[in-house]
Amino acid sequence: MKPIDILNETHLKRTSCREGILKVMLESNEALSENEIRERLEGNYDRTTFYRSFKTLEENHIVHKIIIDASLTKYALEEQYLEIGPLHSEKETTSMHAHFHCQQCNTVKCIPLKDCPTPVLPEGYLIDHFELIVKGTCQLCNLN
Amino acid sequence: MKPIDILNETHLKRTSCREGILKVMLESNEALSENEIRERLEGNYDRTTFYRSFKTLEENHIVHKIIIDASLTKYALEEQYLEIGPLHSEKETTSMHAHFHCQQCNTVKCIPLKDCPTPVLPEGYLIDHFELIVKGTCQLCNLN
DNA sequence: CCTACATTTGCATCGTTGTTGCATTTAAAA
DNA sequence: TTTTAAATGCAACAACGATGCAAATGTAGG
Repeated sequence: MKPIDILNETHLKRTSCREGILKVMLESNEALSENEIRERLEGNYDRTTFYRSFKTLEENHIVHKIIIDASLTKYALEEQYLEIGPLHSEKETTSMHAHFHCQQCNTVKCIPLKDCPTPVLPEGYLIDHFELIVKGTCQLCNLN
Repeated sequence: MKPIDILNETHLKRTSCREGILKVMLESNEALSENEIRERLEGNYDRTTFYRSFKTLEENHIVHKIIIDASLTKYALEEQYLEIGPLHSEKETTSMHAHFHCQQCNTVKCIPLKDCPTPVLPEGYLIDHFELIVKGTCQLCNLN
């Protein structure tokens, strides 16, 4: 899937900022921070434009924000827009994924979970959804 | 357990700011934001002092920070220092707890989890620990 | 293809959160 | 009580993110 297709599909205007962000994200197989995206982007955009673009993409369920801690926020494409990457090649239809944060190389990846039981909470709590953040060492860092 | 006891036990100086923060947190059965704590606090402290106090309490494993999203950070006492609250009365020795965020009243609570399986990740990932954030409606809001 | 209109962008400005350096004050050990 | 290491308050700074407004741009309709 290409940036333009995604924007058309969601009835968003195809502006160069949005296209650029999506292009960078489609080429990456991990979640990226605002700065990581900006570095790989061709054009130069105002911070405001950048934030507004993310907001729009988020509201239209194209990307989602992953907050690891106060100083580490990353963005990832929604699963349906991912095309490549070894982790997603099996085309499973998992509704649930974890956010894996490698404490060594500081990368964040969405990891599809095969069987993830809904946590059991005490009586009276109504669960809308849950988020799972896993911290540790990624495959690449484990090899070294 | 009293604020002073906690500070003595961890060999921290008993300053009025630390004592105040711990007093407020011991009296609450939910996680509190910086502002919520400041409002309930008697003295008036500089923001810097406040942040440094939290940092010290965190480093000494007395409280932990819970980041729900970019504009909602709360602090909770470590389980061992909690004394009251219906949710903790059973004195289970759970190593794992979820952070429940009520989307209606915006409160955050630590919920002990009875059986929480470690998520299964693809080959090569080494898990240090994981965090579970559950969003939904709390007991109190469900009654209304 | 051109026009009109709604949307998006860039800029200036503001607010919040959190950090750092430094001089002063305070807690606690001697 | 004295000493000293730690904590505090203040000023300044940096990063993140939001808002209002004028200018630029994308797109639908003719």
